[in-house]
Amino acid sequence: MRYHKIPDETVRRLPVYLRGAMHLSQQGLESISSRHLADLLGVKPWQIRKDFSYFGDFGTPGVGYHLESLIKQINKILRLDAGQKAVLVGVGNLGSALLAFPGFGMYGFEIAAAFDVDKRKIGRRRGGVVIGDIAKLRNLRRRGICLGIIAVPEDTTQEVADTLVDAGIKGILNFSPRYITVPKRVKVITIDIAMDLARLPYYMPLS
Amino acid sequence: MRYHKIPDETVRRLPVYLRGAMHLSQQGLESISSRHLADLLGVKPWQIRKDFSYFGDFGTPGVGYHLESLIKQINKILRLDAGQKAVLVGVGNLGSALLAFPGFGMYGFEIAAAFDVDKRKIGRRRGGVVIGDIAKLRNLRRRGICLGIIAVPEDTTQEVADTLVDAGIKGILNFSPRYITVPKRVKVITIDIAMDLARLPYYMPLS
DNA sequence: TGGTGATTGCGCTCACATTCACAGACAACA
DNA sequence: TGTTGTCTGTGAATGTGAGCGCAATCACCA
Repeated sequence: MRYHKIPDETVRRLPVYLRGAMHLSQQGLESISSRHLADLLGVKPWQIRKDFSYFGDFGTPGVGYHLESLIKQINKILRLDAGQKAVLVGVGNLGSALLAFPGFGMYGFEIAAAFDVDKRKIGRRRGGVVIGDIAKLRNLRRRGICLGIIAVPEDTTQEVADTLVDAGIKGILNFSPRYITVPKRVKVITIDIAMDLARLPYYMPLS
Repeated sequence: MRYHKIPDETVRRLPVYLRGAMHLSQQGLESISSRHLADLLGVKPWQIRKDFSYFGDFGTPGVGYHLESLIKQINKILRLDAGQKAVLVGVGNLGSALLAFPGFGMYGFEIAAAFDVDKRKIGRRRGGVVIGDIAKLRNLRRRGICLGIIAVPEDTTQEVADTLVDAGIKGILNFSPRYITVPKRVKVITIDIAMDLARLPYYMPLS
């Protein structure tokens, strides 16, 4: 299957596997079988094997997957080995939480810049970066920043997205519930917290 | 198709449609066609029509969907019409942002209680609720709280989940990256912010 | 009341993803 | 070195959702 197109769902699961692998590696383990990794992550073993099989031979029959090389491989596939830099736009409640969020580091991410419209926030230091004026958001390309995180109110989302695209951003993580239009070359992933909560009651037993 | 099982993907999209419908309704519109709604939300028209067709006749040929009744119907399907109450566990950076988050209200959600382990936070008021001691998290059932939101550090997630289940919670929105084990009757939706960001570089053009 | 234009509802088909089962590969050990 | 048990890799089967086209339906208007 080495020459197939990788299913989107597989790509979506790769970070899950990566996290599990790093977790086990930190505990001093050398290798892990698909069955044990599956138990840890709450997925099925054959799902893991199938997913990995798209990229070639990761594992050793009779033993399992060597954690160190597995981590290295997934990092390479997801292009996390380069140490991606991100820019945050909107330092409100959510934005501040994201700046303080420790989880980005484990994937090699760094929030290298933050911007806001609020004059009172501009110039202040928050989570290691100085908040800049959103009007001066430019030349991110020169600083090697390719990712944008949008955490602004709903009505300015599109405007911010346009600015980010102009500044050379190639991928956007959008926390605003509004659909944004960008050139096809730019990938957008939207996280809508309220919407995820909204489908929870549907699945809950009636009483 | 009225007697079919509803696809999960359709349920996932219903909140999107609901938000779009509410947005348009607030602008004074009466009806919307699938084509226009699709343009607004960035989906395909036939996707909307198919999704709605699972639930019976929502629309009127030649006109479109009547917004007011559409909103009422989706709210009923997702059981949002009852006004769901949620409990937040973990009032750190993310938890605080969630308490201040205005987006829950539009779906009829209310964060009716918040808990933390930190003695310094307990007793304080944050976003309209008094932060309680997590050790005393009980009898949520009596207060009509069915939803739990977990925003605690990774290593205490399972413990908190168990506590919530014991307290009668029927659905959990989990912001921790760890897989949690719960009885089958409890529905868990996990939002892993770092993981969503982690698959972004894969899709970005190489240069 | 009958014609017209717009839009829905839905069966059909295709593409993609999950699940399964098993051949082949490897480690361990006698 | 032969044997045994374990685990991977993957083709084939099954399940699920997206895409599409069109008949049926309705508002509108002369």
